[in-house]
Amino acid sequence: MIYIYDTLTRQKRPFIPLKPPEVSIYVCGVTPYAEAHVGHARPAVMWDVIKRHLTRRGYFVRHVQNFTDIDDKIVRQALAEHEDPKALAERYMAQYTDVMQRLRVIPPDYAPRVTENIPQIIAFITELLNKQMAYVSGHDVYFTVTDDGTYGQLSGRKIEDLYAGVRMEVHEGKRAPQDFALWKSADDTEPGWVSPWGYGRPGWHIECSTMAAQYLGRQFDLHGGGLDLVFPHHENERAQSMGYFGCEPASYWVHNGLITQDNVKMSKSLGNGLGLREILEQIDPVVLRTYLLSVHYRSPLDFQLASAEEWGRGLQRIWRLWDEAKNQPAPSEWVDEPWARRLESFEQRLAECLDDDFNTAKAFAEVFEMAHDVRYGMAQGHGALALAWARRNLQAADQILGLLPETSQVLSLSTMAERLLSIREQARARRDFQEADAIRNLLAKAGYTIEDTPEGPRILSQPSA
RNA sequence: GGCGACGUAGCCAAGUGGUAAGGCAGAGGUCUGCAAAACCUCUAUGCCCCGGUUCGAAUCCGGGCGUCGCCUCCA
Repeated sequence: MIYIYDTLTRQKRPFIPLKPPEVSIYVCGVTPYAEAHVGHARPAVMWDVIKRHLTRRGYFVRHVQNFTDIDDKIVRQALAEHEDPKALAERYMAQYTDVMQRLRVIPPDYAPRVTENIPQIIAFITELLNKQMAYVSGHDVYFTVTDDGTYGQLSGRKIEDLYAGVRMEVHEGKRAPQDFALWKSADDTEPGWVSPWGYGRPGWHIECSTMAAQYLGRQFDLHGGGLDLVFPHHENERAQSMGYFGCEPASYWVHNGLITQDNVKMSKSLGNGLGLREILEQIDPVVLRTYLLSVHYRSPLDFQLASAEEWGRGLQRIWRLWDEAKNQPAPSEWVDEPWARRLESFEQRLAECLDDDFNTAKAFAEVFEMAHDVRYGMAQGHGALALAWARRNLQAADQILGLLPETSQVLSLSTMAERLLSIREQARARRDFQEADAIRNLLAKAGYTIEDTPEGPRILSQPSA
C-alpha cells in the first residue's frame, strides 16, 4: 500500500486511485519567461520518481503538466528583450524541456499550453457565470469567493484573515477583495483573444482548472506543485473547479518543499535563482538529480554547490561498484547468509521506502547499505555472486531513482593510453617505481586516474575525490 | 499583524510511542612499492530549551527561543 501526504487533509493517507489501475496526475508547470532554475528541477525530478514508482507498482500513469505560455510577465519580459512574446515563451519552453531531459526526467504525457486552450477556458468561465459564481465587471470577469467554509481549507486560512494581509490587491471592479480575475481585459497592442467580455487574456488560475478537466476529467488522483502555489493558486483553482463541477478536483494535493539558497527562497522575482544550465556546467546531471532526491521532497532544501559535490563523492562509490558489476550475469549461486539474503530482498525494501510517501532519502540509504553488503560478500569470497546481485539491484534502483552514470567511468583504453600503461606495468615489474609514478602523474594531468587493482590497472575518467 | 512549517553528530540527512538509518568529513586498522579503490572498527547516553502525559518520547501535549515560508508574481 502506498501512502501519500495530502495537503488538504494534512495527513498521510493510503493511496486509492479513482479508477485503478489508472492514475491521473496534474502538475502545475512553469511560466516560461526566464531560464529554469534549481527550484524548477525539484518537482520535475520528484514527480519523475513518483511516476516511475507508480508504474512499477503496476499503475498506468497519465501525467499532465501545463505551460502557462501567456501571462503579464511574459508580455513584460518580451518588451524588455524586444522579442515576440510567443517566440520568447517558445524559447524558454524548449530550454526547460531540454534541461529536464538532461536530468533524466520522463516528459509528461501531455504538456498543454494556455494559448492552445483558449476556447475551453472561455467556455469554463461562461459556465461559472451561468452558475452565478462569477460576475462581469467592465471587460473583466471575477470569481466570487463565497464564505461557505470550503474556501481556505487547502491553505488553512479564513477569508477574514485575508483582509489582515496589508498588501491585498485592491481592484476597482472587484466586489470583494478576495475575488480574483478569471478574464482580464488587455489593450489591442498586447497579445490577447476576443471573448464575450472583450479582448483580453485568461486570469492566472483558470487555465489549470480548465486544462486539468480537459485532459483528466472533473476528478483526478494527484495534483502537484510547489509549496508556494498552495495559496492563492491552488486554493483558487480548487474553488473554480468545485464551483464548476461541485466536487473535489483532486484526491490528493502533493506539494514539494522549496529550495533556498543561503536560506533565502529562490524566486524569479528576486533574481537569485541559480540557472540550471549554469549549474549543469559544473556538476553532473545525475549528481544533481540524485542530490535533489537525497532530501525528502516535503522538506526545505538549501542548495549549495559544495553540498551537491559532496553528495557526488558518495555517489561515486556506487558508480565504481556499477563499473565492476555491470557485465555480470544473473546470480547463479545460493548462499544462505544474512548479507546474501539482504541483497535478495533489496528491491522490495527499496519499493517499501517509496511506498511511504516517496521517501527517496531513505531509499538512498538502502542503496548504500546494499553496496556494503556487496563488498562484504566479495570479501567473503563470493565475488561473482555479490557482483551479480549488485548488477541486478543497481539496475532496479536506477529504473526508479535514475542514479547510474550516463557513461562508464572506466575508459576503454586508447592505443596511446594502453601503451603508456603497458610501459608503466613493465616499470612496476622491475620495481622502477619512479618511472611508474611519472607515468601515472602524466596521465593524472590529462584528467585520468589510474587505479592498481588486483586484476590489473584501470583508468577512470574522473580523478578520484 | 494573521496562518503554516521546521530545529537530529563538524556538515548534509532519515526516523510520528519502544530505546538514534544513510552520506560527507575525521581517527585507527587490513591490503598496496606508494597511492587509489575496497573492507573492518570507532565517532550523538542523546535528537533547540523548560515543563507535562506514559512502563517507555527525537517522536504526543503545553510554554519558550530560533530559522524559514505563505498572506504579492513564484516550482
